[in-house]
Amino acid sequence: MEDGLSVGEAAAKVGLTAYTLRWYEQVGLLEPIPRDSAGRRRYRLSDIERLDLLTKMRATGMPVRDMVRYITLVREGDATRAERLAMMERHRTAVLQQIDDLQRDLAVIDRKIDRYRGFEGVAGKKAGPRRP
Amino acid sequence: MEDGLSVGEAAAKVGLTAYTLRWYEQVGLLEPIPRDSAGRRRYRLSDIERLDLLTKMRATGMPVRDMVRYITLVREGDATRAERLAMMERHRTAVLQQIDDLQRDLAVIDRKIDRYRGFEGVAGKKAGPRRP
DNA sequence: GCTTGACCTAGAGCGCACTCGAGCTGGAAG
DNA sequence: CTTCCAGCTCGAGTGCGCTCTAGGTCAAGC
Repeated sequence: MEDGLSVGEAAAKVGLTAYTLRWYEQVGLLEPIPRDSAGRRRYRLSDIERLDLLTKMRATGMPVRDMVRYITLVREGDATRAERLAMMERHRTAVLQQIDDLQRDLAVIDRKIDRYRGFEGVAGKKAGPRRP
Repeated sequence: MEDGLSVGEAAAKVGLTAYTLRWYEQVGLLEPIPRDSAGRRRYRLSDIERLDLLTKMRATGMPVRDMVRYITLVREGDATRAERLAMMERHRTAVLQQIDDLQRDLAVIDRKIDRYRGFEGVAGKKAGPRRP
């Protein structure tokens, strides 16, 4: 039991694939992951924590490009805190917007469902125009 | 002023591009759009209405493949009402789940923002481990 | 009558975010 | 020892949902 998780374990833990984890590292979302004596990656807690945040950012629709930008800022140190905060605040707003849009669009779907249910079991509408 | 909208007008109205409208027709999301004397598409109200629904379905994350399936059912007539209803209900559930997930993930982003704000203007943390 | 601009078709191309194939290595279990 | 599995690298491939190019037609405005 060495310390840290293998790529497979880490992948399982954060809900991504091993492929994706290696790719995230390659594109600069993760720091180069330390290797064991055989050259295999060992993910530390800090790597997993970063991944936890990254997955939330992705899941809320942040493009990988922007996440890379964010991580670049992280690497640049404290001087970029304000910019990172701003990024996150902008993203937060975008997510709220997204939720709002979803709710609005869902209302349309709901009305459609109501209409389907309203006609359920009713005979009529033989040759009337079919509404999607 | 002929009746119906040109592809450009229809696109503008539903918030898609003319390219996309033609492509939607090609993949079977729209019925073949009637043409004017010069062979140009004229979108009727019913086409626009269908597009309005389709855009909501897309915007809530339904894959085009499923939308095509849905429209196929529409074309098959009343016999498929139940299946269409079921599709919509399943999709509705998926959207609710999506909103839920977004809210959960947003909470993580929010905590991150709080931490950034908590340290705002504070000097310390010279050489401490940088947290993303 | 000419130009302009929107439209037409068929098919190619693109951006994104992974995902996988091929060929190899190395530690662990029977 | 051999078999096996997980991991390694590099580069290519995939699926989705558009988006654009090329080469042409047509009708309206100057």
